[in-house]
Formats: sequence, structure tokens, C-alpha cells
Amino acid sequence: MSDGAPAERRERGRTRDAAATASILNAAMSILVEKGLAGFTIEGIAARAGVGKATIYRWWPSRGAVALDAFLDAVQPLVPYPEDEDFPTQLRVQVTALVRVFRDHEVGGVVRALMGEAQTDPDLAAAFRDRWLEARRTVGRAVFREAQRTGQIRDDLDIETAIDLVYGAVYFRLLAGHQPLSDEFVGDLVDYAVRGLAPSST
Amino acid sequence: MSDGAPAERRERGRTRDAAATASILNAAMSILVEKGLAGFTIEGIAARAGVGKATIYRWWPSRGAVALDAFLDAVQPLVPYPEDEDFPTQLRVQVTALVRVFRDHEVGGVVRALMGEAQTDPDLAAAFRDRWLEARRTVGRAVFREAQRTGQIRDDLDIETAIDLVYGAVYFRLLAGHQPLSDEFVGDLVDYAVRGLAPSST
Amino acid sequence: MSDGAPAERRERGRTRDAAATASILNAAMSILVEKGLAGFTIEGIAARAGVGKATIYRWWPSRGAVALDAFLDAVQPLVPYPEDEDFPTQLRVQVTALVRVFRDHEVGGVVRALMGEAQTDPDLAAAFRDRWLEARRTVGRAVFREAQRTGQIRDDLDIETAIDLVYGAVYFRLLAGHQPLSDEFVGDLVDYAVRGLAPSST
Amino acid sequence: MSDGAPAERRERGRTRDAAATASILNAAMSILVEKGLAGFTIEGIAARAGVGKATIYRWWPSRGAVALDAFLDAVQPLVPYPEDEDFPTQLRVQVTALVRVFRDHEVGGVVRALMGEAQTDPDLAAAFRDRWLEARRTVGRAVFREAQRTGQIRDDLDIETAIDLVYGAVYFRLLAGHQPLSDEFVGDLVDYAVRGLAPSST
DNA sequence: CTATAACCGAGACGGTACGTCCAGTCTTTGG
DNA sequence: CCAAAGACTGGACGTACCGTCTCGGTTATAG
Repeated sequence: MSDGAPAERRERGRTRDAAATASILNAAMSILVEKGLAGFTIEGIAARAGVGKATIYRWWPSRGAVALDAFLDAVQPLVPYPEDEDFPTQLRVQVTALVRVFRDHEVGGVVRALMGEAQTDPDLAAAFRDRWLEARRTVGRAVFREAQRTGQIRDDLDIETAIDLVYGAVYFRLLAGHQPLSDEFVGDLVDYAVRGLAPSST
Repeated sequence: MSDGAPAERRERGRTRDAAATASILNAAMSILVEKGLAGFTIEGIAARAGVGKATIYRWWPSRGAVALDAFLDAVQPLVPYPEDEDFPTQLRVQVTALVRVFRDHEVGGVVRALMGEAQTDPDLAAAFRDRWLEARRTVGRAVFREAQRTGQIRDDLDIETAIDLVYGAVYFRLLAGHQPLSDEFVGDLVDYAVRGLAPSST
Repeated sequence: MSDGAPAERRERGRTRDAAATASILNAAMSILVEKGLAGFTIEGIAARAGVGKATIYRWWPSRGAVALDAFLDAVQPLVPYPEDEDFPTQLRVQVTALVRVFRDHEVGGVVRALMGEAQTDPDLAAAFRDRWLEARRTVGRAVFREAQRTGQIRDDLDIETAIDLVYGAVYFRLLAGHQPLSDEFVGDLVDYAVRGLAPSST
Repeated sequence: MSDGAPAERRERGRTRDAAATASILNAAMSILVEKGLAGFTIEGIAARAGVGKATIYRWWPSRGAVALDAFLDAVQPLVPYPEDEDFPTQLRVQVTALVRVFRDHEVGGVVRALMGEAQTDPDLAAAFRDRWLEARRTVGRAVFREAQRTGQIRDDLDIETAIDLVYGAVYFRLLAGHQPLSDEFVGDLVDYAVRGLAPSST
């Protein structure tokens, strides 16, 4: 949420109302799921949460920031950590998990909304990159590095590009909507990528 | 958006003013380039174009539709058709051309704006898919099919997935902005993809 | 409004379309009666009459002018001429007739609309005065003069003021709506006025 | 329009801004006087008052309501209360005062505008009746009742009709503009009315 | 019998104002 | 000092009409 500071020194005055915060994030998430980003307004959130607009502005700089917090609140628990498998399997498990979250939990719409809004709001874009994308890439990077160490992929690989090769296609389908995020798609995608990243057969 | 139908039957009443149409698209494009989608308002376009708001609403259903027409007007001439080369070269040329258009002609920001707006506006999303993405994919598909015919890539390939493997990464970097759209990126991307799509070495 | 010049020299070109004119006045009257002056728009009249807007503007300068013509067309036949009776009876008959037209033929609303619009449109005000009020006053003046000649009212009377004494109350109730235009009202009104205008009893 | 209720219970939230209210009414009055009801727009008032349109719409339902409040603000202090005189003198003083207000203080135009607008806007019509006409009639009614008690006018008189006999003529000349609101007119009018309302000479 | 002119319907045009919504800020009362 | 309530300025929205202006097409008179 906006801050980070771990409430070091007990400050004067009334403390932040945790109930209000939770109420705001719940209201935000339910509005996002019901109506998408259109119709996602600060006034609407305040009304549904039973909260003054100023209370929202005190803690979040923009509607996108609220949406991002609500999204992370709802979605952080859902994504798995890699288990001890070979590289193709690990990659397939990771991508499948992400696609399923997008497809099954009405989360895809929220991600679309957030990335759409981020095209207009640079602060949101940065926050989304740092708090969502980068967190996921950290996990992904570990998987690729381990695969490099065990010789399952080339060691002159640009890992950032390799990650984008796989996940770019997923986000592209999510955002452009020209093709479905099917399990077959994930299978082929991982297959082509694994081959493309493998060491030269010589 | 505006038409499509080739004005078959002469209609009654005053005819559409081509000068106004051009003026609107120019104004729209220049506002998009100057200020991005924030600050891209119907009122602003009307004012800069010297046109009544109603004239815009008469022909376009939303600001996104205006932006799309303006974008296509400006960008259609810039993208090349494939020449007679081997598959890796053709792919590299195509992807490089797209990335350069995004990078060099202030067009990247417009595409970001359009795709961002499309997350909220389903009509715009459909139009963007049909009139931009699909047009580009048609070219891309031909390249992949030719490569298939000449045995440069596997013939059990899902071409749609293959296209997304390459172009997804480009759009992902454009929209998420976590890494630059550099020429090195394009080089590696095409390299990994070509390997991944190649026939089994056996 | 509509005419004036009695078609002296036959002019070149297509002549005025009488059907269109009638259609416009009918449409105007029916819109006035249905919706009042709010909702009485040139576009609405043109649409209902099946006529181009320009055709209306060619012949009338404003919506008020159309309304006035439509009103006079519909109402001129309804008001009676004075018969050969004594003054109080003549006055009562005249006022009663006017009040009944206002009450019974949905004409009251149109007069209210016209006088309301005239507060804003000086040309309409002048036309309404000349073509309606003055026409009615001419009849009224004759009645008062005859009464003066026969000694039924004072001969030092200011006839204009006397007319306003009677008709002013009627129009006031029509426009302000604070009291109904009942027959009892007319009776009392004429009674008080006749007494007030009578010669001194000495 | 705005309230009336004497702010019984102190409410939560920011209180109504008296400066904004005054600024709106001043702007409204000055626009009315300068340009009449044509050119009297909510946007114009907001601009001149330095106020958002929503602030006007929050407190008044229509431009007519604003005009009425501005009018009453400006005019309430100007009309006198009856003094201790005989009936004809009292009536003459009252009518003369009203006519002078109409003539001399640019208030006539505003009343014309209000009554014109009221022909189209029923809410305004009701408010104008209750807050202006009825307030004036209350004073007038007292004068007539006192005259009845002292035998200066008939006691079977319909006072409402009697009031309209006098004031109807004034408003008629104001609204129709066919004759001036001169002092001679007032003199004759009161003279004829007083005679007409007097008890039978027997 | 052809020009020329004024008419007609339709409807696009540049504008103005509407009334609504929301943004982001400010000012109250009250916990 | 925080929270709720809600009034404030401001700006864009999408709509409705305004009055003007082309369009293609239709009667009329004049040559």
C-alpha cells in the first residue's frame, strides 16, 4: 500500500482504520469484477465501501493504485512456486498455472484492466512492473538459471528475452484477444520454446 | 470504422465533407503524438480540427475509433511486404520493421494507447484486431506457410501459436515496458524462435 | 409573416408548395397541443411535416412565427362578432366566448406559449400584438364606442384602459394560473367593470 | 427555491458556501438585466460567478429557479406596505408602487422573463405564484378586506376577481406591451375599479 | 424545347448549451 | 489526527437543436 514504513514510531492521533482499508479493497475488487475498469471510479468505490473519498485519496494516489492493491491482495496466494522437476515440466507447470489463473478466477479481466490503465498512468505502470511482473519474473529467472546450470538450455542465452518469448505470447493473447488461452496453446508454446532454447545439438 | 462500403448507391442529402474528415484525423493524430491518450478528448479534437463535436460523433462511435482510424491512416504505408529471402531473414526483416516503426515514428505510443483503450472498449478491441492485427498476421501467416512448404520449419506447426511466439514478445515489451525494444532483442528473439520452429534434426 | 405581398408579378421558378405549407402548420399545431412550446422545435416540425428544415426557414423567421401562423389558422374562425344587444350583454358574450376558446379548444396553452415566447422574441411580440391582440381590440373598441354613443358608459372614458380592465384580468389568469377562468369569474368581472365604467349616477 | 427550512439540525459534511450562493444570484441578476432571458444560460451564470455548473444544479432545478431567486433577492425590499389611508388612496399607492418598480428598476424585464419562462416550466410557474404573486396578493387582500369592513366596497364582492380586475390590467400591459404603464393609466384604472367595486348607491 | 430559376426533401456542417458524471480538493462534525 | 460526509471548482461527456449550407431532383416561367 503506498507506504512500506513498518509503523516504527507510534504516531499521534487516530490510527489508520484497518476495516476501512479492507472495505475499500473488497469494494474495488468487486467493482472491477462486475463492471471492469469502465465504471471503476473512486466515487463508486467510496460509496460501496461506505467510506469518504478523501480516505481513499489519503492512502492511494490514483484509481489504478487501488486496483493494483486489490488485485495483488486477491491473486498473490494463487500462484505456485516451482517444484523439483526437469526444465520443460517446470516451465509447463508455471505457464499453465498462470494461464489458469487468468482464465478461471476472473483475474484475467483485472490484469487486462490494469495493463490498459497503465498505458495512460506511468506511476501505475511502474508499480505494476515492480510489484507484479518483476515478482513473477524473479521466480521465472530462477527456473531458467537452474536449467542453464544443468545444461538443459544454452548458457549464452539472454534470459530476459527467453522469458519474454514464453510469457509475451501469453500476455499478448490476453490483451489482444485474437486467440484463446487454451491448454493446447500452452503445450505448443512451451514445446517450441524449449526447443528454441536448447543447446546446439552438436 | 467510418465506411468500408464503396458508396454504391448515391444517397440523398448533403454529402460527407472529406476535408472535415481529414482535418479530424490529422488533429487526432497530432494530439495523440503530443499528449498521448490522456488529453485525447473529443472536444480537443473538435477544437483543433475546427469542427463541431457532432461531426465527430456522426462518423465515429468513440474516441478510440477515431484514434484507430488516425493511426491506420498514418501507419499503413510504413510497414513492408516480405521479399524473396530465406525464412530467418524474412522473419528478421519483418520483426525489425515493426519494432522500428514502434520505436522511431512515435507510433509505439499510439499503439499502446489503442491497446490500452481497447481493454475497456470491446468495439475498439474488435476493430483493432480486425483492421490492424489481422492485417499484419495475414502477411506473417504467408511467410510461415512458405517456410513450411520449403521445409524450413516443422509442418505440424500451429502457425497461430508460432506467430504469437515471435510477435507476442514484441507487444509485451511495448506494453509492459520492462525491457527495451532493442535490435539485439529482435536478433535473439528471431534466433530462438527459428530454432524452436525448425524441423527435428533427425 | 408568411405572405403580405399579393403575388403581383408572376415570378420565375417553381412556386411555393401549398401542401408543404399546410403540412407545416398542421404539424406545428399538433406539436404545440401535444407538447407545448417545450418540445416545439423546428426540427420536430420538419420531421413531422415530412419537410426539409430549409423550407421552414425560407418562409418563417423563427419558431414563434410558425406558432403564431398555426395558431391564427386554427383560431380565427372561432371568435364571434358582436350582435345587436345592450352593452353589458355584448361584453359578457364577447368575454365568455374568448374564455371558452381558451378553455375548451386547447388554445389556451398555445396562447400561453406564444405570449411566453414573445417575452424573449421582439418580432414575435410585435406580430402577436398586430395580428391577434389588435384584431380583437378592434372589435372590442367598436363595442365600447357604441356603448359610449348610447350613453351606457361614461364618455370621458379612456377606452384602451377600459379594455385592459376587462381583458387584462382574463389574460392574467390565463398566464399566471393562480385562479381558474370560470364562468362565475367572467360574470363578476363584467359586472364590476360595467358598474365602474357607467356614467355618474347624478 | 434553495431551502426555507431554518437549518434545524446541524448536518455533517461541508456546509453550503454562502459566498458562492450570493455570487450566483448576483451574476444571474446582472445577466438578466443586461441580456434578458435570451442569453441567460446556466453556463453563463457559472462562468460569470466563477462557479462550477454542478454547484448551480445542486441548489436550483432550472434556470428559471435561479432567476426567480435572484429576482426576489433584488426586489423584495422595494415594495411598500399599506399605510393608514382611505381605500382609493391605498389602492392607488399600491398600484403606483408596483408600476414604478416595473418601470424604473429594470425589474419589469425580469418579471416578463420569469412569466415567459413559467409558461414552459410548471415548477417555475408554481414557485413564481407562491413566492411572488401570492405574497403580493396577501397584502392586496388585506387592503380589500379592510375596505369591505369599513363599507367602502361591496361586501358580496369576490375579492380574488377584484384583485385581478386591478392587477390583471397592469400585468397585461407589462406582458403584451400594447400600451405603456403610465401614471395616467394607473389613475384611470384605479378610478374605474373603485367605482365598480363600490356599494350600490341606493 | 431548352435554359434558368426558385422550389423541395434530405441531411451534413460549425456551433452553443444542455444536464450528468467524476476528478481531486476543501471544510465541516464527530470519534 | 483520522474518518464520514458532502460541497466546491473544473472539465469532458454525449445529446439536442440551432441556423446555414450543399446535394440531387422537381416544377415553373422565359426565351
